[in-house]
Amino acid sequence: MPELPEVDTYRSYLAHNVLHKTIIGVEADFENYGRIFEASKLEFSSLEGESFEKALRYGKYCLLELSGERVLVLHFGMSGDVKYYKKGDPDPEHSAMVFSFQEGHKLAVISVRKFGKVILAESRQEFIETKGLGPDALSLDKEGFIEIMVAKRGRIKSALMDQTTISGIGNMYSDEILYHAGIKPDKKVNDFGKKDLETVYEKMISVLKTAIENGADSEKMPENYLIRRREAGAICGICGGKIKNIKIAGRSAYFCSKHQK
DNA sequence: AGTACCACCTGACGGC
DNA sequence: TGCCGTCAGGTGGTAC
Repeated sequence: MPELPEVDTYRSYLAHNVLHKTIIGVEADFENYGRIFEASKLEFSSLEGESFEKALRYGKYCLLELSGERVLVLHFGMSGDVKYYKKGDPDPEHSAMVFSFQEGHKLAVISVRKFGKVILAESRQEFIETKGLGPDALSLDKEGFIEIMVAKRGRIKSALMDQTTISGIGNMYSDEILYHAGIKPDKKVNDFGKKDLETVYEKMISVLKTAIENGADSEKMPENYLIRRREAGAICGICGGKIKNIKIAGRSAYFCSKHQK
């Protein structure tokens, strides 16, 4: 379920499969999935004859740049997926949108819980500005990160998850980052020193990169990652302490009660 | 500017 | 086997 690393695996899947292929059909199931579309049936149909030329990622969004000026933007909500398959094979379950390519394959945009979005934007920049997204977590340098965070109040976990502050981090990876940084998720950002922020930044980058390298597959992540044992009462893989679960801003936060302070 | 809560949906899982 | 409550890694809106 897609935070930045998962979306990056979708991006690379799309880059590998659907670029430079002429779109000859666009079917959007407005009857069942109307709420996820931010464009009309007619506007989607206007993609016929174009092709996807570039697959990019910004935060938790996947951007497919078209041969014309526009960009098709996918957001996966909590249950989205994409699948490339042979023409003639059945459409995957929960397909909200299906693109047909001239060369004989199809691309399905899948949405089980109907939480995602399919957006047709004028440009990458227009999209980012319209959504008010903060800088992508992986494009930030240390100075930029610190500058943004010193302006924040509230709790570190919430700050990391705020997409208008930094784009790409969700519930699970915010926990993972703070777990490696040794900082409790409910600690207030304004109590942080520069050193703490540097640590959070370094762990943010290393956790996200490690996750991408492992295809965002929790089973393949290093043994000492929280994701391998994300349940209350589990034993911490770093210090042997006990993993606890609390609610922060309505979200379920997991942390080690011993080494996170 | 934060936070707390509700809403949107479906599926998986545990308890009975 | 089935029914029921609860929970899930997403965002967006409200009211305080």
